[in-house]
Amino acid sequence: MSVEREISPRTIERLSLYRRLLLPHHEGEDSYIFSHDLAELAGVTATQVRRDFMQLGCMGVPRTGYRIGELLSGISGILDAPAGQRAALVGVGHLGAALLNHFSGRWRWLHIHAAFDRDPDKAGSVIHGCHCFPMSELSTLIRERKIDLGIITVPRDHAQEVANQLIEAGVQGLLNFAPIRLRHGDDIYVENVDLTSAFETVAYFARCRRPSLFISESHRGFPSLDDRKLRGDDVKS
Amino acid sequence: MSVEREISPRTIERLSLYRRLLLPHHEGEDSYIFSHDLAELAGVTATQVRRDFMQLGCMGVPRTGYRIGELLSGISGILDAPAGQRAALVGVGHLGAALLNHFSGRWRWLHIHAAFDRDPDKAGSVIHGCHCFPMSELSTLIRERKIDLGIITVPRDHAQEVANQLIEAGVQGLLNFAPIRLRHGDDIYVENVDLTSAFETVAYFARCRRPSLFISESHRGFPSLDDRKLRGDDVKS
DNA sequence: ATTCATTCGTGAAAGAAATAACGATTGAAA
DNA sequence: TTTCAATCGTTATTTCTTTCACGAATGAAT
Ligand SMILES: NC(=O)c1ccc[n+]([C@@H]2O[C@H](COP(=O)([O-])OP(=O)(O)OC[C@H]3O[C@@H](n4cnc5c(N)ncnc54)[C@H](O)[C@@H]3O)[C@@H](O)[C@H]2O)c1
Ligand SMILES: NC(=O)c1ccc[n+]([C@@H]2O[C@H](COP(=O)([O-])OP(=O)(O)OC[C@H]3O[C@@H](n4cnc5c(N)ncnc54)[C@H](O)[C@@H]3O)[C@@H](O)[C@H]2O)c1
Repeated sequence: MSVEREISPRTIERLSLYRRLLLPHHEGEDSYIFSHDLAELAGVTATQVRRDFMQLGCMGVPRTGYRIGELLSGISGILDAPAGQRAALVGVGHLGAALLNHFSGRWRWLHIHAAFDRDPDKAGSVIHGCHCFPMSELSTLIRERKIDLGIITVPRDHAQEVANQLIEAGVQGLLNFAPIRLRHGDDIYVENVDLTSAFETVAYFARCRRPSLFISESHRGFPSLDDRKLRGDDVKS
Repeated sequence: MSVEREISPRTIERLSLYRRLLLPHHEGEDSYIFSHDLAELAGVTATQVRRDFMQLGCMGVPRTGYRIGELLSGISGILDAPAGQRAALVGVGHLGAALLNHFSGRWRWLHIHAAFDRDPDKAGSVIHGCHCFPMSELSTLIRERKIDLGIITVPRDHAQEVANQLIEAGVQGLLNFAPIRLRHGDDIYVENVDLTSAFETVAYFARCRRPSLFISESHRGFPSLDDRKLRGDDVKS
């Protein structure tokens, strides 16, 4: 069981977004939402919302919409590992500490379980509720506590070395904030969060903004709200 | 002049990455690099590197490669505004402070010029070399100092309101870290950095990792290094 | 009951992006 | 000088993603 068909990364990102947007609307068993209303919140088209939910096997009802509770459990069925998942963060600097503050202990099913830093002042302390350990304990702890994700927030020149240690210890996925691309085998999934690219990309497109040349808000798949009709996308004319 | 043809966001992101990776290799006027060597550093195919450079008008020479200095100025010609660009960061909390530390004053042509926070303890202080101002001065300062980018690192429920203020004051691009999608007109470019989606995406694909099912490292366009032949992508057989 | 505007599901079409393929070049080795 | 394998530029192809289009379903209004 677990995962039946391959779901595209873009869809997975949107499901994560949909869940966040839906949660505040989930009031009781009988709350419903229309595809175009969620589409507006998410900055995508209603068609895309419907198509994404098709993959979940969630069916809506014309003139009623989708039952929010059903959507939420459908999404959780895809995104959340039944047994939960644990991450280790390496590099408790400015960015690492911000991430610890935000993510550690936020959800039951996915959380940052331990942090590591080579700085002896940090190792041993508790940062935002998360224990920070010395690097020497990384391998043992990751194995013992069945941590399967790594978050890399060390400086550029240490990122590959840290990635190697994490992979060696058995993690299957990496979230990399260092401004390089890591070398790794096929069996590891790496998601790069490239804040420098993001910053430079905004700068470029903001500059090139003579109206009607660049349409899309973001290539991640969230077109501008104003590009679409405000309600519904396929109304008969 | 400035921008001749529309360059896709994916390509812009890669150009930003290429530049970062090339800088340490730029030693003197006669340093060259082969498309497949840069491809390996960037985690993309050599074909893609060549195609990206085609758009810059940078030509390589068979058996010699691309002149690195030429690539760097070609990329800067695209990415950097001749007059420079200034950003304002709003929300000097955990994440905002980390970004200030990292970006403020890092480059000549693109930097965080001012920060804003509604907390009176923060407004007035200097954080990582960047002045923090009260919200009341946002509009004036953005206009006076010709700031054209906004970085949003306030809590979810304040993000839209802050975006409105920034747009009202005249910024053309937003880098949004809040976990929602902002409403805005066509003339504003918004790049969403969705760390929650990134985290949940890694978790999902790490879990689904029974080898040979999921191939690509990242849908952002950086396939696994091991998917490709180690040297060259189109060697004659 | 009948009508009807809305909303859904989904096959087909379009669009975007990445990869493969291959002739053309070119520096170096014989 | 000739040969040759490496590398380039570019077109064609493939793959992936989004949008269009429209029949079917359905709740509400009459
Ligand atoms: N802070 C940002 O906004 C930002 C933006 C873009 C990219 N990044 C990248 O994120 C990473 C972290 O940035 P930061 O600002 O938090 O840096 P930082 O210097 O504040 O923190 C780095 C931390 O890593 C620890 N460390 C260094 N080498 C280590 C090793 N080998 N093993 C374990 N721990 C080690 C240090 O002790 C420190 O605590 C860097 O790669 C940076 O390029 C950060
Ligand atoms: N820290 C992370 O790792 C992380 C991860 C994912 C998403 N985010 C998002 O990034 C944003 C910031 O996160 P954080 O952890 O830095 O939060 P934080 O609470 O540490 O900082 C928020 C800052 O914004 C200021 N602020 C609040 N309302 C404001 C307003 N109306 N105008 C101006 N300033 C205001 C506060 O004074 C505070 O300094 C949030 O939207 C959060 O959801 C953060």
